[in-house]
Amino acid sequence: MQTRREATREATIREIKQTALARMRSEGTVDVRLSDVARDMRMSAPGLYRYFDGRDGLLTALIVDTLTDLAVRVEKARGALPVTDSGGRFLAVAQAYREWALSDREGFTLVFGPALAGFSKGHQAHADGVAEGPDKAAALRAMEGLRALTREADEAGTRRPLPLTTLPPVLLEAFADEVHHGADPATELAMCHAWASLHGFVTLEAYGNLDWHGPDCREPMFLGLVRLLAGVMGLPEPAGGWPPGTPAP
Amino acid sequence: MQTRREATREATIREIKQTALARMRSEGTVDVRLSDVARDMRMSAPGLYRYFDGRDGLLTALIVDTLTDLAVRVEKARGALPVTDSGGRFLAVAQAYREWALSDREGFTLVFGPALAGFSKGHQAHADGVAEGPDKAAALRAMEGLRALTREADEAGTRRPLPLTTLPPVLLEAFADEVHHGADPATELAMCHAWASLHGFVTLEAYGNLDWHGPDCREPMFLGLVRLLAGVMGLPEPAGGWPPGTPAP
DNA sequence: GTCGCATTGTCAAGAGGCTTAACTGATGGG
DNA sequence: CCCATCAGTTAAGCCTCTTGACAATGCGAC
Repeated sequence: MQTRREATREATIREIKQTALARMRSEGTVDVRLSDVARDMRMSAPGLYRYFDGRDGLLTALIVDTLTDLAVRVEKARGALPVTDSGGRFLAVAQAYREWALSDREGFTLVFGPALAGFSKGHQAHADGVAEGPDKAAALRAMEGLRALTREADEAGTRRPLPLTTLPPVLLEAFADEVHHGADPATELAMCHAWASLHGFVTLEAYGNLDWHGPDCREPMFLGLVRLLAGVMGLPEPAGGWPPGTPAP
Repeated sequence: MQTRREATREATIREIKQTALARMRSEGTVDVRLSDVARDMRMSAPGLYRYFDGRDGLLTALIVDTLTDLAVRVEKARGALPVTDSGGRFLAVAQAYREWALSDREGFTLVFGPALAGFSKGHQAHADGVAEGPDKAAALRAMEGLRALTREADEAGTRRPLPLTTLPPVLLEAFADEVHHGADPATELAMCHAWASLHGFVTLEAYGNLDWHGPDCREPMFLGLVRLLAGVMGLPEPAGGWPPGTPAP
């Protein structure tokens, strides 16, 4: 049983985070001022220090939240389809990732943008779930999702084995270490390519770099990429077929 | 003929930019303090205002420089090979982009990172060559490079026509407008995919998200992606063949 | 019912950054 | 040789984040 104090405290923490996110959204930047957040809550800035370890602490908490949200979305998307439908699962995961990025640009920027620039001065986002910077954590999670996907597909026998391509020795060696449970080198390479491609597309789209085509184009373009990548990874067509309007490779 | 004053002024401007870049490199962050740059030059901070419009002005100048560098590199890479070698040109452009990103992470972050977060408060990097934010300019430039590539390849008759894939009407419409000089819709789509994939790979690599494989892996992995994409775009094998160690798709 | 104490919040103040204003010294062109 | 222009400095203002001292609140125990 949680005491009344703890309850109100948690509510306040939620309110602070919500307020910060709202400000980011309205100002279109992640660079939010602690004093502004405080004023929005009719509070003084030092008061926030009762709840977060300063500005960096607040931002870190937001990053962790966003990352958790991503993990939940991807997990849910993958779990919603049967293991045998590996093509469908890949599509679902890709869509979940894209929708996460588009659903709030600020969260996406928080995770991928500032980790790069160092979001203020100290930048120690080494909190729960954030290993060596938030982007790294997100990256690991995403890649792990792909690994699980192909592994399960292989176990279920629903993946066409990749044609034996000639890999240079350095890759054969690197992909043979203990990290890669059972995936053959060609698959590992294909996953990296798929992952990079999806990430690149979503990044460009999230920051408006695909805007010259109408807004209705981006979804079919994305689907076309997913379909292309599914082929590269040896995944079968989704059980429900590709969504209407998916370009064929 | 430029007067002596102008010469020393330009030298100072160069020195300021160099100093700022050096600090970024040594501190591993783009968030550099104006006062530190000044101190490194044995100068007081306000003195810098004779040369740049404050901190944002300095950062903007650095972004423009970096962007120019990118353009030059890509241009040079493409121009170094004959028009007929469209596969080789694609490889060269892709490698130039990657090398640019890896050659200084700070510049890359400057262009792609802060545009996202708003690099301080005002963030008006709308200077020469920076259209609606540096990332947009970089994006346009990169995409334009791909367009030129396929256009020239088509004119030279060195590109295998893309298999007629079924595109949804919305894409057919969107890719038919005046922006796309002569590229068929399937090609346009393939270029977007290629561009997104390259950008994604380079981004992941530049920020260390491909580090779990040894450092010697990343080049062949990249080459494999380029080769894959060349196939998707209907480009022929480079005249000199793929570099040794390039995985076949 | 009331006391004690943890919690929450405010105010005041310091530190450190950017930026402007006023001022001084140097320099190079005429 | 002169003086207008430029380069650079100091002083000061402003705005943040952050800390510390202090007040008020209210929960829970006695």
